[in-house]
Amino acid sequence: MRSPTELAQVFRSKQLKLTPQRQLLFSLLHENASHPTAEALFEVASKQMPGISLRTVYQTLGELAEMGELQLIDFGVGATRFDPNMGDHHHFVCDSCGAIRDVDITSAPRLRSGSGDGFAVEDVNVVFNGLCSRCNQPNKRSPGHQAKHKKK
Amino acid sequence: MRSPTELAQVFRSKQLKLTPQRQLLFSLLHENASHPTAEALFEVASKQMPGISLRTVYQTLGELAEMGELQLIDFGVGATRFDPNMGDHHHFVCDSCGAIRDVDITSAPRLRSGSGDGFAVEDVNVVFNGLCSRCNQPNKRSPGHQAKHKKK
DNA sequence: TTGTTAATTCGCATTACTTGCAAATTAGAA
DNA sequence: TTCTAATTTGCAAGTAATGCGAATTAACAA
Ligand SMILES: [Mn+2]
Ligand SMILES: [Mn+2]
Ligand SMILES: [Zn+2]
Ligand SMILES: [Zn+2]
Repeated sequence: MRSPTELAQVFRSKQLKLTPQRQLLFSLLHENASHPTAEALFEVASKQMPGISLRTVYQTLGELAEMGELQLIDFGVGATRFDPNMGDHHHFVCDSCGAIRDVDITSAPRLRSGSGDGFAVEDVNVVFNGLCSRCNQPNKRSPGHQAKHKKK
Repeated sequence: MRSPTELAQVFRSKQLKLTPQRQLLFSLLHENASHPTAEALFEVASKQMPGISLRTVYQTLGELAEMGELQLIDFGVGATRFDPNMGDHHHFVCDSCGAIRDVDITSAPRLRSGSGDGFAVEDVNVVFNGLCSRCNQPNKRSPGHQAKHKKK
């Protein structure tokens, strides 16, 4: 995802308004490697801007995704994750604590189009499931040090 | 997934009842490569057994998955798919018509555990998105020859 | 500044999918 | 045939996300 300043340019150039809500979300997403859910972003945003609507968070995230500024990732459990890292990478998901880490494409075999089966492959998504280093310690396994679902 | 007959053995040996509903679902799932949703199975099952409950379909599918007889696959769009093919394979999803095809692991680079990053990788899921051979024909593209969502 | 207006936000209803629960039913054993 | 624990069923409820209309507001012009 581009920087908040660059995004501001883009938005202006498309007669999209630079609302405080959008600016806040730009800054919260910038360089954010936590792969947050909409809800998670909403929680954080609400602290800086009480009254911001969850609907607006969804709205803005959807717009940014449509603009190619961030990707939506569905790991099949819980809510969709949002990732401002548009580089070619995959993901590791800890099944115990829910932590998500980037897996650089260079550390994984490169999967490309042309299966030769008539498919036109346009996207490849690789998800590694397992236990993160923290949860893999047999003794002090901590299945709750990251929230997997909504608590409330 | 094992054959209906073998499953019958397993169920008996665990004091699980061999109900007509279960037997029907066993047969509908056996050798089924369509990666159906619970709803889709329910539709088909209802023809042979009017009155069968969608709840029972979900219930039985969940049991079989827990027993390791089939896998649940969530492609991030629409409902969960069920796959009796427990072999090591991945999936191709047509973004136009929703068709799902198996991708044999031998035709894709083998991804294995031991990322060296402290992760204990226990499962790898690769999803190829794109256009199937049918939808890839520029002229007669048919975005609806397979149901992607519930119609009704 | 003030006014104008199209874009945006907000809140609520609604949808899609799935699970919880309890009453009614039934497979399998005795 | 009788008994009972397992199962099925229908419905309520939950989660995640979206549709929609009324209220608000950023951006631009006067
Ligand atoms: Mn990422
Ligand atoms: Mn498959
Ligand atoms: Zn972990
Ligand atoms: Zn297709």
